[in-house]
Amino acid sequence: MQLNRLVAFYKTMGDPTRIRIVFLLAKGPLHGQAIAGKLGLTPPTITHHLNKLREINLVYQRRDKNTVYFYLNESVLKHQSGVLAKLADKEEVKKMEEQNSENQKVIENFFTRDGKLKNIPAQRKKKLMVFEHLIKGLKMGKKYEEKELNEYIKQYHEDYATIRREFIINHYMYRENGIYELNPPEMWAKIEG
Amino acid sequence: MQLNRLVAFYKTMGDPTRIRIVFLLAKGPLHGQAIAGKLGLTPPTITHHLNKLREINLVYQRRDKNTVYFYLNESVLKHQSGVLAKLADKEEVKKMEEQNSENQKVIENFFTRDGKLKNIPAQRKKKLMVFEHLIKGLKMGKKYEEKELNEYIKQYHEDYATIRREFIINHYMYRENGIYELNPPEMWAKIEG
DNA sequence: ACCTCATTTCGATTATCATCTAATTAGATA
DNA sequence: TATCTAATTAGATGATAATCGAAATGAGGT
Repeated sequence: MQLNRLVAFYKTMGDPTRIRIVFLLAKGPLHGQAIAGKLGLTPPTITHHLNKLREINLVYQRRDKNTVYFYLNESVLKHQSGVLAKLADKEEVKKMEEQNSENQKVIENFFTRDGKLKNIPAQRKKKLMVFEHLIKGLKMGKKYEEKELNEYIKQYHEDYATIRREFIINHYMYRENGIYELNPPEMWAKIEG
Repeated sequence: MQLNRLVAFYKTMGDPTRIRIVFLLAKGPLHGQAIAGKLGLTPPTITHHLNKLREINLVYQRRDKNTVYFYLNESVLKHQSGVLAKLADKEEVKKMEEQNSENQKVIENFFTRDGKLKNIPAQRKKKLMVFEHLIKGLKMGKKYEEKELNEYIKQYHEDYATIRREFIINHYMYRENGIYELNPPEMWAKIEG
């Protein structure tokens, strides 16, 4: 669970204009000037807020001729609201704690003291924990050349090709024209409790 | 649905320190210095954040000798997270829209053009809509003398005693030593769709 | 009454950010 | 190519807010 992303989500939603935009888009897509009109604000201001909303993956856009339509990404909305809601439930909190300590044990087992990966776990659950640990050093939104990504992985383990492939298979990253980028956490392979 | 409260909730949670405090309190109550210690911050900073969290009703406190223990208010957490989550669901959005327009019609029917309440609706659902409209002019967190509250209600309807009593019955407000104060919306009588 | 400890208030500092106007980009159409 | 429209960028301004050290408060215990 990435604290930064959660904070970014809440910080972004903590603005009346952006909340109103989200409410508007919940009813269906709109283009920029329509939003500006309904909210009584200027287009630059709307662009500014849509950028913020895009940063947290909450809106995406599609172009039709000259006008750009903005869409709400419902799955992100549901997922991020859910994280805090779970804290209201003692059972869920206990689960999260257990998962955290279990996680930590696995990491300690599979990494040497100076941070190298000893070997790739065979068990799926542990393997995913290891991958989630590895990608913590990658930046969201940054585009990586294949070579650059290989170098990054190599600092943990020599078999960078296998690990790089696993990143794709398990949807931690996606590739486009030989360029790699992190997916948002909602898309990652899930470690079921 | 109060936009301001929702924004205040998200704005308050959009800070790493406060999120971390909420995560800590989710595991159980803590006193101030314990929080400061765990987060590596000074007591004044913790006080500052706890004030913010109290403003949105997310924490409350209890004193034991010299030390103050802070508790998480789980129901508020669950409720506020839920509002945005509903926007991810087309069905829910439709419900909200219908409710809004229905609401507006009732208000138009029971109020004169210059804002007076014609009469108190007999039907429970409509009655609650009217009450929710009336309390919009009251400030959250403000303490009202009974006389002051009567005066406020009188600007809408002469039978202030009945309405004031209804405010209490339906948990829009509570009374303590003759002083009245608004409850948080989570406690209000619900208008079931 | 005095002393101690936890918390809160005050004031200052620094950083972030919402909004606007003016200027620029980018597509589409004529 | 010239022109229209929608969107974005740049720069400025004003407001809000996170954090800290120092001082003040307040409740117990000696």
